[in-house]
Amino acid sequence: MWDIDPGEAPVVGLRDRVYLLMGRLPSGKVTTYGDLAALAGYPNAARLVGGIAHGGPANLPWHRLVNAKGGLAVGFPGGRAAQRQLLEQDSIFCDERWRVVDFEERRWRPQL
DNA sequence: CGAGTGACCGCAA
DNA sequence: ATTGCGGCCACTC
Repeated sequence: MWDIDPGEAPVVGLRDRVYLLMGRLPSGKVTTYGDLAALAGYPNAARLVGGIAHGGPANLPWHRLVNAKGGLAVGFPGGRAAQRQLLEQDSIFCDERWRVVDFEERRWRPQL
């Protein structure tokens, strides 16, 4: 399916890859902007993922995207509270500091 | 075609 | 531990 060869020049936009990755993100798991960017082949394009998410299709679980510290996105529409609510629907909870509980364990590891 | 912007990241005080 | 600043690639005006 998604033959992404690291080292090979990007054939499609980072955007398409992020969409594919998000589509394979299982419920109950979370991932970071940096990881998605790195998986797409751009370790420093974490910021792009944010912009892509903002204009991306709503059918994808963008609320499962968190920053590298495991915290909720500040610029999320409706604020972190809204994202927290959505995460709870996926059996994902966060503490008072807006950090995902057991973040490292819930972190989605795309290896396949 | 050039410049600005963005749901971030990592490092330096 | 927290705060501040530059940089990254893609998209829009």
